[in-house]
Amino acid sequence: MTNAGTSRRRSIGAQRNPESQQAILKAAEAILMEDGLAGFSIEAVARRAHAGKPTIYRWWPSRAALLLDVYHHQKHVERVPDTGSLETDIIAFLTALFGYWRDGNAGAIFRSVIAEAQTDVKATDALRAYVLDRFSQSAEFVRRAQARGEAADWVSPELAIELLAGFAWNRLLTSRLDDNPEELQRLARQISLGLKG
Amino acid sequence: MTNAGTSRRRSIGAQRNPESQQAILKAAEAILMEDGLAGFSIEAVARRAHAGKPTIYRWWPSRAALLLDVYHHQKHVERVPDTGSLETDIIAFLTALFGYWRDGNAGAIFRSVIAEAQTDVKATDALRAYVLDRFSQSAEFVRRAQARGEAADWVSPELAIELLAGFAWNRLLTSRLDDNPEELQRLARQISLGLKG
Amino acid sequence: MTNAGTSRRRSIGAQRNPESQQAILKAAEAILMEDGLAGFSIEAVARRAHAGKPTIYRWWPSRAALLLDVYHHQKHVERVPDTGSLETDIIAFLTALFGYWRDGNAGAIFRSVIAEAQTDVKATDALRAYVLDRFSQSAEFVRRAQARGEAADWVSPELAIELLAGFAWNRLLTSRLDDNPEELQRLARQISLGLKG
Amino acid sequence: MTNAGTSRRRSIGAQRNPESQQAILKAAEAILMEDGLAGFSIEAVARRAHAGKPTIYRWWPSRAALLLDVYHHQKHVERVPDTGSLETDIIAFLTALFGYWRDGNAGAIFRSVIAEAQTDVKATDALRAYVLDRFSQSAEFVRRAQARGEAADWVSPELAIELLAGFAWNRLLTSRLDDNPEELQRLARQISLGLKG
DNA sequence: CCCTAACCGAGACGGTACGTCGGGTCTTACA
DNA sequence: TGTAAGACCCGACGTACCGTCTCGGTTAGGG
Repeated sequence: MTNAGTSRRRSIGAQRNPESQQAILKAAEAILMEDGLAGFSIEAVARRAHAGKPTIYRWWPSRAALLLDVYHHQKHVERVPDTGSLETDIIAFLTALFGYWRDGNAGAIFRSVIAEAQTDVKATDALRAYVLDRFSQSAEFVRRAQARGEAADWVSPELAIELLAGFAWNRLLTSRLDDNPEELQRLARQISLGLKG
Repeated sequence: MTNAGTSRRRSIGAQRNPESQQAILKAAEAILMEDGLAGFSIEAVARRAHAGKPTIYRWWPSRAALLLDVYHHQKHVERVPDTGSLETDIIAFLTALFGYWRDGNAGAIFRSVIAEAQTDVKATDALRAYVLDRFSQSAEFVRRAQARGEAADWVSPELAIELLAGFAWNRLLTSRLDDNPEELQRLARQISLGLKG
Repeated sequence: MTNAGTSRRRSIGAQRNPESQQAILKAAEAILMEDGLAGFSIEAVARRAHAGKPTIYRWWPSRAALLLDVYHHQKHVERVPDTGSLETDIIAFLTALFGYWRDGNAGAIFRSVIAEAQTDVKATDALRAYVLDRFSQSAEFVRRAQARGEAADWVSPELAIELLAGFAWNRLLTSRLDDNPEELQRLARQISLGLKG
Repeated sequence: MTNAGTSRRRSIGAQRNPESQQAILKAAEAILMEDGLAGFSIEAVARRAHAGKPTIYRWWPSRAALLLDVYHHQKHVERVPDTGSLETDIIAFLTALFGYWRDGNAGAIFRSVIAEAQTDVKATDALRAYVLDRFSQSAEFVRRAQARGEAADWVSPELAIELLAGFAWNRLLTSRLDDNPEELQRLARQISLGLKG
């Protein structure tokens, strides 16, 4: 970034200019933070990044693609807690996820990605692939609980995670991310012990 | 609907014309079914309903409002199963919900409502209010289980429903509504007995 | 023009707004004067007229159509001189035409129309129709000369005018409109007496 | 042209590659023939010629320059008839010019040059210089008529040619090049004998 | 005989304009 | 006052070219 802001970005030959790529992603993220999905247009991103629209379309075929790329460029939270106990792992998992979504831009961006996925089929596919991958990663802590003998053998770790994630998605999508430790605790207890407690 | 399609709808004086209202809702629903949220625009609805755009804006302040109204005009599924057993109630609840979303237009419409709620704050509020109401209604069958002594006193019926609903939302929003009875059964067992089984 | 410049132009119902039409034509003319054909774009006209592009496309199907309309809205010169003598009529005709093109915007606009007609077939057709009409009008003074017995019966008035107009076009299109009275006089003499004089 | 079409053209060192030059001119001409001025863009020429855009810009500073070069590379018609009689010389001159423009690509290309000259000042200058030169060359046959005593001494040969050329331009620019021998004959008679015939 | 300079094709860059679609507002003509 | 209709301004869409720039490779000619 030798001349950032001072001079125009130029072509660096018949190859992608990483400076432009970064500028576009940063601009897209900033717009998403400030104005939300409503203000997110290729036009606006190009304007803010001082990039030409064709430059964006050259590398991202659609709004959804750019959105997903922005999301993937976010710092990711650690989603595999390891507190030694299933119940506290569950609490840690949800607390971390809620915090990640609440504190930074990740929540707003992820909401946008989900919304876009309801319109754009390619975004749906990409989102599905992404979440399935995430689920199987996060399921690790449930598997560990099973290995410890803390969880029953017949439970599906992925299904358990999906339950937690679904709960979190619902809170995210209805703007109810406020942290309520008691509630999370109760939820963790319900899940680990079951309704029949 | 005396002359639907044959002659132009006109004003019926200083009051809302229910024919127009119906025509607009039907057109909106049809567009949502056929083209999804992507093709859903006030312009398109007006065109299809042979209505003027101001007529729509007069009665529905925004795209989100119309969308929600369309969703509310759908036939609703019975969400309070009563099979006599908690576990089968859970299965019945999810099976009914999945079927409702999968078989008719309700799923596509609800996806659109959720997507819209990520852009439009009023839609978010409306959606939140709607789901909280639904949750407390559906929680009835968990309360009944508690009354029967089948569920522990300390569980929160609303939280339990939220878990199930969140799971269902996730499946809906990632286009994974295919019914898998075994999976649902396992899920019901996990929830009722808990991971510690 | 009750509120020109002070407030936005609005729709006046389901009909063409003449204020918009005038604003667009004025803007188009101004751009043509200031920047020539090179700066003449629908985008620029819309910007300057504070009009939407669709408003322009609604009423003028193409750049060429707008250009021709601008030309037609120019004040027209009297092209049928009547000095009583063929030779001085010819001089008057050319002098008036040169002056018309040289002094106002008409020349620049007409050059643009001709240029556009080399690209756009509809503009070619419109231009041809226009010039044929003009030629037959202007031919009147030659016909009068024939009536007076000053011109031979076998001459074609239209062909004579075409000769004069072609000469003028050539001068216009190569930026040689500077008035040279002697030259025009000689030309008039050549045409009226013939090369064999 | 040892390997035209089979292998890529490369640099031949620090000097202009005549193969590239030829390929560009041929491509430009072909585009002008097939799509007219509307399809004529540097981009299209480069694509068709398998040339880099900078190669074109290196040698032709503007679209107009390339256009003029294409025109100059056309075979030129003989414009100095010598039938022994002024009247038939005029007919021969116009017949040859019309045929030249009508039969090959020269007409379309010259129309493009004229159009371009209405936008680009350098093209205007080049065109003016070109036509003045042409006029003085073509004026030769009128001078010969004067020498034979067939034309009056006071007539200006250049002005006479300009009259004929202007007539031809007008026909070219309004797509009216269809040959009409009778009309040309009448025109020749009018010019040689004068309107007062 | 190597080095430098200029050329070559290729294609990315920041931009402008294209012609279209939809947004939300406004007015008319009619009931 | 409500309705169908449709014009208004605005702004975004995705595409085509603009003229510039850099790249990697090539070849000729001077040192």
